[in-house]
Amino acid sequence: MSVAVTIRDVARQAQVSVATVSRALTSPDLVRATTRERVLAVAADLGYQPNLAARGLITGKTGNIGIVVPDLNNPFFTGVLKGVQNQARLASHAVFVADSDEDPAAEEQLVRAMAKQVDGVILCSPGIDEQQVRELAESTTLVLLNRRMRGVPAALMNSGSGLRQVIDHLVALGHHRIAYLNGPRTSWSNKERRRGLRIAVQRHDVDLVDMGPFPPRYEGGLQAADLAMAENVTAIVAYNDIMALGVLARLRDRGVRVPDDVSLTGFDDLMFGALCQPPLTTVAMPVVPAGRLAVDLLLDRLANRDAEVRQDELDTQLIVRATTAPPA
Amino acid sequence: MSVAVTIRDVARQAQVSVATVSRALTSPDLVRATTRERVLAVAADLGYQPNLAARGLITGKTGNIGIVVPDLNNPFFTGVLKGVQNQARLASHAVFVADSDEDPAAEEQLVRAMAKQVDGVILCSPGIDEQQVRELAESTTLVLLNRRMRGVPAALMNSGSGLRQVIDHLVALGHHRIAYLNGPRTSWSNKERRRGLRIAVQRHDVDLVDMGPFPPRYEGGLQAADLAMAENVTAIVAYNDIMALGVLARLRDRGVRVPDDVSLTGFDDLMFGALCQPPLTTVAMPVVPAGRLAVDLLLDRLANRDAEVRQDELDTQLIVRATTAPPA
DNA sequence: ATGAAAGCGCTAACAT
DNA sequence: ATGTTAGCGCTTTCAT
Repeated sequence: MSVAVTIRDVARQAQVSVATVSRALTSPDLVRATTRERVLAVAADLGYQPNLAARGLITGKTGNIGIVVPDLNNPFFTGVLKGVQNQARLASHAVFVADSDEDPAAEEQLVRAMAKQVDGVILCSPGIDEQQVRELAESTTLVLLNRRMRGVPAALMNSGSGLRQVIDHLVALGHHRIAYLNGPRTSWSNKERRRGLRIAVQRHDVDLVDMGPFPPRYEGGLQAADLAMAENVTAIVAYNDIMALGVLARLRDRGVRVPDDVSLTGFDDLMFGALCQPPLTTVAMPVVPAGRLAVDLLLDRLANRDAEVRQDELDTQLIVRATTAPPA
Repeated sequence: MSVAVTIRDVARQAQVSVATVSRALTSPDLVRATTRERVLAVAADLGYQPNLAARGLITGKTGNIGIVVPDLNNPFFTGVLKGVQNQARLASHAVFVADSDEDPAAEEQLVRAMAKQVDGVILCSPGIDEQQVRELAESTTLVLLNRRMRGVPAALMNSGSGLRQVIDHLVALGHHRIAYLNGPRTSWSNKERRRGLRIAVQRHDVDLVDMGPFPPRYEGGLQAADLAMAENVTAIVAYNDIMALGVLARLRDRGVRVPDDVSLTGFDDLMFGALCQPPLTTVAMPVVPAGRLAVDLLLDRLANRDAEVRQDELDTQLIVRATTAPPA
């Protein structure tokens, strides 16, 4: 067990008051160099680690940040978490993580539970409604990730642009009739993608077949594949990679060749999209940078509460692999 | 920002002392029912949330647990994290997470940094040596996951048994000459798998070609594939799924058919093993249950420091899919 | 059954 | 430059 060496042990051993020890550690310029060195030496010798909870009690800062994600099994969110974790470490902050299991009620409760122990919370792709998010923002410093809302700082990825790049790519290849397989209608991500879609479609005058919504999973793709083929499209744009993989599997089973008979794109650039056969054309989401950005936004806000609310958007990028080709 | 309602606000409003409020919340039997209800009502009304840091300062318990993993991008560890997170929530504990980026030095430092803020730490697949782990175990309550060490509680998965099941399966199909593609020589997981391998091999009298080590990644598989084929084996047992996927890709490029020309197995049962073509025969590791188990072990240990050190092992299970068949 | 008071480990005035 | 003191919000004796 921890030997529980406190600031007093250090003070005694170094022959100074606890205040001096505290200062030597947190505001080194306030103590004479020789004293400081002696204190620091003793602290190191004793293996003294300040009790952050006690410190936080008085400073009002915990040095912790929290992150709430819908699902830790989703590589999208663990990518974000990785970025958050990296950047937090650079700023000497520890991170609390909670998984809401896609349950909005849990989401709300988890943020509240964290609030007391952290300086702020990063809320990823929240399923709760705007009103609830605003209430949470009252109880703690909040930064949103992958959702935009007036007045709340947010780390965003421009998925609209990603989808525009997809359509541009398909049109350049010569496609005119394209299916879009919707994800959940209510999700902010799906709305953003459709927005990009609408813009691109207007620009190019292509036939868009707007299908779904489908579950944003492998099974959703299996189901969508046949429906899309019945629409005589030459290209299928799936809501995300996993759905695209389901489409790919179903098409293969039916003997439909990709990309010879039909082109297919995903979204997210999860690792296995590069490893499947044929490798998937998709859009890379900068999830790790987004996690880092969210930490920066949070720390900025903590440092300067009156600054303007930042909502920064990171670029997405089309990754052309082997599931797209000119139509037959 | 948090409205900072403290126990004193509740006390004043409920016309009792802070001590009574404290008791109403933590030892309800010590206060009269009517008083308790009044206090609780006021607390709820004011939206009072006890400051856990302050509570921890006096009780010596934080209500937090920590977990340190080598890589948050690895689905294996996020599965564990998911289990940890679930179980911790059931026990009303929050979880700190840290990612060491496979760096042993960081691993050690992260555990130490966490130690003060948590009741105990779950250390996953540590890369540090036994001596260092023991030192860490001095500074906090430690539970290992995916590594066994005398005297330290551990949540384990029987990967030896998994590999035995793989060999039994291959032998039953009629294979006699089998390659094993080693992961990192120093890793506990690889040692365990080889142990299972040795036992199975002795029992069946098969020719084992022990190859590697290879990087436990896709690239490792690409590299290993040609070497394995040069050994004239009829089956390849990869250290893990990702490596197996690399092997699969390389074999396909060379025109070697799986499983017709050669059988192939992975290990871990990551999602994309089921989605690739052909779907991968592999061994399922109970990562989520292992995470839960680790939390149980930790809480048990916290509750009863003198109890015997538990090292529980969960069963692994062969998942037969389509990359294994009788040899040509 | 309840209250008063001490103190967990620390920082921040306020002294000197 | 350093020490003294008063809390931060809470639990827990010890009284009553």
